[in-house]
Amino acid sequence: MKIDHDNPADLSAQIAEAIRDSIISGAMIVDERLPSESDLAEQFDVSRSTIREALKRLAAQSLIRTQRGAFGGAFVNRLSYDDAREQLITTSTLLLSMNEVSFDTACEARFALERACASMAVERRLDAHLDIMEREIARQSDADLSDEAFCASDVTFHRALVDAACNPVLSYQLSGSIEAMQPLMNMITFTARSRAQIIEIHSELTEALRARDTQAAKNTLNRLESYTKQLAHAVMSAKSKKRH
Amino acid sequence: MKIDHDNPADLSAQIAEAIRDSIISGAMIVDERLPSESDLAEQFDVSRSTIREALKRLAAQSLIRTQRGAFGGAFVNRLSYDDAREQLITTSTLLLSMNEVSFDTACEARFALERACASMAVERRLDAHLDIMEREIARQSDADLSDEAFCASDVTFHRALVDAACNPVLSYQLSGSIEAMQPLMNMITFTARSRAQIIEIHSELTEALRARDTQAAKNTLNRLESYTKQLAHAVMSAKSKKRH
DNA sequence: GACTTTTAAATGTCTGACAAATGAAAATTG
DNA sequence: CAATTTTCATTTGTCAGACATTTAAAAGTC
Repeated sequence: MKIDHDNPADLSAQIAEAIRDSIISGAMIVDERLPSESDLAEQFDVSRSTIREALKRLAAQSLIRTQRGAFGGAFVNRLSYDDAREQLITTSTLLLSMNEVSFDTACEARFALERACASMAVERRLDAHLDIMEREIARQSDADLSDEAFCASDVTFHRALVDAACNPVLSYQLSGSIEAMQPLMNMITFTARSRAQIIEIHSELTEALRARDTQAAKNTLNRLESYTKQLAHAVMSAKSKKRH
Repeated sequence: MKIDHDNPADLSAQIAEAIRDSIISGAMIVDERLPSESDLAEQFDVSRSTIREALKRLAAQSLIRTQRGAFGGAFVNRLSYDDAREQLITTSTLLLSMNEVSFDTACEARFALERACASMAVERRLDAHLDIMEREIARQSDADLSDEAFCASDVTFHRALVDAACNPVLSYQLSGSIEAMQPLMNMITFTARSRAQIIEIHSELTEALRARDTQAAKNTLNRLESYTKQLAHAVMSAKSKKRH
């Protein structure tokens, strides 16, 4: 394990990459302990601060976890679905907010993926999934609910739909995509009228899943996609009118 | 900007989170310069090393970039599609390798997503996409191609299919999913016979896209999914036989 | 044997220093 | 005056050494 001191790139970045490669390649396995910071400093022939910066980079990606005390140290971390989802959400949210992605593009991607889940969910959904969806529909029907809480409930509803496909990899990918869109959805102020419409579509979707009717589920999702886009367009044109 | 020195969590983690929140919330915009490390140290009332560890955490997530020299410093980074994809691939690859996800589960998720792209790709594909797909089919037909190169070409082929949907958000999500599966695909040693079969399916898929035939495209993807699973099962049972 | 104390090892934090890069400003030169 | 070179202040990158804190094993005690 040697590092190029003449490389213009940061030493800590090079070291982080070297360790990351060992982990990804499988040379280091889950829960294996890395050498202590002092040992690593000696091995790579750099100072302890540099090693620490490298380790912090890896920790930020949930590749390692650290523990203080004797017999503590840095350990290769098992990346959980929740950690992975968390990172996916951060990345996707930033990507959407920083790259002038149009609402329609994001919306289209989201519903394309969600429709892919729908046909699997129709076959595999359990009663537990339907229960969650109905619970959220009930919550959404509360007129006192704030817009933020309405959106949060919407996320929970759709996450249940995705989970109903009973494929954890799909759940991980999709829930990231759905949650990343929440900031965009929050721009839309939901009127009483639009809430009623969305709740109706949610109910229809739940019933399609209950009846295991693939086509109905897809049609309903199409309707929701159009309606969501329509709402967004209304908000945008109202905003641009205000500006004039 | 104050930090709780009594919090058991690392100071650098707390500080990184505080800065990350400013970026995600939009309080700091793209290309905006953060205060210098010394200034941040003073603001948060910690040492410069602690600040540096926090900044390295953010750099590892491509949230900031740093530049040396006068008028250098740390700047909020615009997260590009490529950076985002890179992170998604790392995360997904680790998730699959560390969590005993079955080949079938990963495969199922991948093709579910890819089918979602197919119907959009049928409508929007350009000739350029078909050209790439045909080029890769030609490459795959070369008998001298190594298994690794065959897999790499396979990834390029499917990425072209995904890109044909002409939705960058979808491309970002899907190419991550597809590339993350490559280590699993590499386990399969492709015989001449299975290569011929896959190439045939690829050709069929390209033709379906050319003819803008949605149903044919979906059916072909289903066939590829079954065949991929079948190959993987053959490899696994061969391996377990060897062990006995 | 059960409990307490000690101790060694490791990470977390701080301080102070110097190297290297870099762009602006000042000085120099034609 | 214009172009070039030099100087210089600022900022990140790296290092060395110190001390605080945490932790679990080991030793000691009853």
